[in-house]
Amino acid sequence: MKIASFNINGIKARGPALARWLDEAQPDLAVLQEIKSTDEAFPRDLIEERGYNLETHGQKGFNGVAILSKLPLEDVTRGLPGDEDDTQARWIEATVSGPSHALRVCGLYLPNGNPVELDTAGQPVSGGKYAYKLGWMARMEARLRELMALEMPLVLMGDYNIIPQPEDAARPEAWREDALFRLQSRDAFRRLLNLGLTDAFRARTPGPGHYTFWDYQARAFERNDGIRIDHILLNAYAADLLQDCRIDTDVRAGEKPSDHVPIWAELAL
DNA sequence: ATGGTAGCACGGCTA
Repeated sequence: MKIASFNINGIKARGPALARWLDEAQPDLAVLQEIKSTDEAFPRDLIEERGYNLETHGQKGFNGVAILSKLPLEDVTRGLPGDEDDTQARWIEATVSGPSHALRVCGLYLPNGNPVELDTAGQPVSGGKYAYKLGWMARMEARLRELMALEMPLVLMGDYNIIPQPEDAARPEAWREDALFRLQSRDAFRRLLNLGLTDAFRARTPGPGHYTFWDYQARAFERNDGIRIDHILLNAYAADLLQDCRIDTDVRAGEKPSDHVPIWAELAL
């Protein structure tokens, strides 16, 4: 079963590029981020006419996530638990039942967190974007602890807005104080991994130069000035089924591309 | 230090 994650940066602008990728890559299941659309305005036909079931969790103008799957999507939930006042659409879950295993899937769009605002003691300013990012990650950790108790294959994939290691950026020094790379962010990401998750891409491909995002500006893609921030994380049940994991870098060279490219994994289920 | 690009939606925020 081929599963994938793709930050499309706006479904209204990305229809042709998304259709091209679906037809070429033929994922069995995919999570999308930054659909930047309400559920009502989402062009469902584009997905459904290709044989996918579709569940969206949208929001007007910003954010928004979705899951599409050839298999039925069961037990769908929307929103990250832990804050009733959080109106940002960044989390969706569903279960698919493969021939030999069921798989719980979380699609996520983790907050960017910039600009980083710190008080005189160096703590994130309450109400600021960086505090929101760290608070969201703490809520994700709490939800992950619940999901780990299910004792079934689990995948959490999406745009994490986290550069895990220096080798995951072409110019790590340029990101040192950025919300995507500063130590507090990477510590929070490592706390997720330390609950027992495997970074599917790094399980198969070591070394620098592998990125999932390149800025639209300054010919960043042509210079391979990128960062690896879209991740597929697996619990041990799912990691034991991992057969392959790759980044579809070529998608960035297509017509009217997203600033992210898809990442996918093949699982034996 | 600034400006460079893109999406949504049509002004300004987000990235």
